[in-house]
Amino acid sequence: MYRTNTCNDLTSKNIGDQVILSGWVHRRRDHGGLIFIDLRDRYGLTQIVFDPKINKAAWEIAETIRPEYVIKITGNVRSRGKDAYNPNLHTGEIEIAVTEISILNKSKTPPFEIEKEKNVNEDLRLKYRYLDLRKERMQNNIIMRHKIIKFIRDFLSERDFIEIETPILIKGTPEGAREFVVPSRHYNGKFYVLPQSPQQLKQLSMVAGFDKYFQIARCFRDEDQRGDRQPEFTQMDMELSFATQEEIMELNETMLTTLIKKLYPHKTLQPVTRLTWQESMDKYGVDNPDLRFGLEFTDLTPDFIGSEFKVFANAANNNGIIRAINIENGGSFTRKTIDDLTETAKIYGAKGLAYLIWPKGQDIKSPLLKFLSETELATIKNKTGFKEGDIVFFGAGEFRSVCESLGAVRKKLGDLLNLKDKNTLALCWVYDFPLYERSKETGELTCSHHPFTSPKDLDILDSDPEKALGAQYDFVLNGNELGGGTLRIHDPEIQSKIFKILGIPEAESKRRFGHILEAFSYGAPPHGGIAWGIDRLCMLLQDEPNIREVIAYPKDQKAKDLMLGAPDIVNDSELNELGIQIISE
RNA sequence: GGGGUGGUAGUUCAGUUUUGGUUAGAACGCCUGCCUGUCACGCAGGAGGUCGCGGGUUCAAGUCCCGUCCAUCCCGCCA
Repeated sequence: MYRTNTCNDLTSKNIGDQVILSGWVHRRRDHGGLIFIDLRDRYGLTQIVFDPKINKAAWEIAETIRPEYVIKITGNVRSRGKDAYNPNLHTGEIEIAVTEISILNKSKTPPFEIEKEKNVNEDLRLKYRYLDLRKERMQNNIIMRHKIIKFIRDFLSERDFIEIETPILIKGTPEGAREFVVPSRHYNGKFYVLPQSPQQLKQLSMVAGFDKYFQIARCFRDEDQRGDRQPEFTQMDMELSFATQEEIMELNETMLTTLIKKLYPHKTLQPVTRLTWQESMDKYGVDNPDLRFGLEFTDLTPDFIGSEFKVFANAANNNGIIRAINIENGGSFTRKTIDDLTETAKIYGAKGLAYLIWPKGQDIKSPLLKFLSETELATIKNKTGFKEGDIVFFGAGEFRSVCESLGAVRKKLGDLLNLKDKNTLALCWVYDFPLYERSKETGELTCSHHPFTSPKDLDILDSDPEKALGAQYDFVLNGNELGGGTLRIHDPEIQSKIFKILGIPEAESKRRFGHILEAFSYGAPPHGGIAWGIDRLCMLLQDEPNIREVIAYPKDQKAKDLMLGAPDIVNDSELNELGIQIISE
């Protein structure tokens, strides 16, 4: 028998019991006479004591023990004595007086210290992930991730959803993200691809009559990495038939808020808000606003039509926009802070960042003050609330670039002013997205989501496609897109029309999506769904800076698995079978 | 693909500009010894370095110059 209890079980109730514990040596404190060891397993720590008077042989073995050794001990639970309680441990009132010990396995000195929460180079952590995962923080992340996923499975199962596993080897849809490709041995020169999401398969499941589907699904995208991106990641994928947008939003909102209340009761959950895409862009410049803080934009476009100030007048007269953001008490901003914010605006394509600063007890200072008329200044004060002690920033120009740059400035201000409270969760829906957008490079119409999104404005689809809205809804948590969903097109005729507007020839749409179009001709029910990024959700709830911290075995920033050494070469005979020749390395 | 920052002991970092100059430091970890109430135990001692790599300037390079590799953050990309 290896253990009668875990290292987090025993309390003063167990005093006098004889117990067996197994675990890792967390720390050893050798007092010459007495030796204390903190024994660790995933449940917690228990202090064990070696006393030469109790068992000289065991005490001698304890002298040779090093961190991360795996040991099994037998001993008696006893009180530490009131003065020696450790209130930080669940087992802090007791200790085990060891009568027997056996070393189950030795350990080399680890490449980094397991018991310290200090930053270690991530490459090293990933190479020795099995050691990294021994850390309390990582164990907690992985356990909480399990609880989150279990909650979702239970919640949806109780509501008649069924989980359907969809295949990993599928057919490519050459649009969207770059796909991972898997060569076929039976059909040389042909390839499977790994799914970017189960999108098509879940829609086909609706045609099959499984009206409430979900899946904790692995998805694959061969794009460059980011803090919140991995080549493979996990989605909570959901699809419903005969459900309205309102019903889908309601269900998801309930699921997430209930999850948070149950698993993260210490967090403050703000009331869930809803914004149309247009509202969100107008107020925050982004479609994933962080609503933990205000700093909303003010629209000044109509006030500068025909103004003397050319930069603003040009924007106002040429279909552009002028937005302002006033920061109360921002009058104390330093030159450097303003420069940093200007840099931020520039990254997103702004030429600069205009501002008026009004330090307490001084006059308004600004390079653009001399261009503004009395009336215009008064309007700015009136509309934005700009007053003594404040600073107001402006963005003027084309809609998209003003939104992007000023939106980034607002986000940065949230950091600078410490407005992003980790324990506050602000959930919101952003809906009524434009169905299409113009590509920046080619000027062509592209889908803002995917070509199966149901249009809301059928009548203006042909005449003014850029104004047409789609039944798309994004779920946003603290400024991160947590999930996105749409109602789908279930009418093959409307679907063909969409392909036509996108300029996809019939032959091509047939090759790419023929199977879906055919399926829809056999009685597809109205349906829609949503997918959440599980990794991102875990990251946000666990207050982690990136999703690698909540994934047990992640790839590094260059999509390598440093622990296993993947990707790797395969031998020539395998390549031959696949009909593949390596041209360059 | 573009830009910023970084690479010094097992680990995390200082030292690199203003000023190139003796034997490259600290903390933690590791090893040895002492220590019977610690819990980040304590005390004493010790080992441990191709200063990412290659080239150059110089009497002299961790420090200056060029190249290169790697890491990291941001942009592009991510229907």
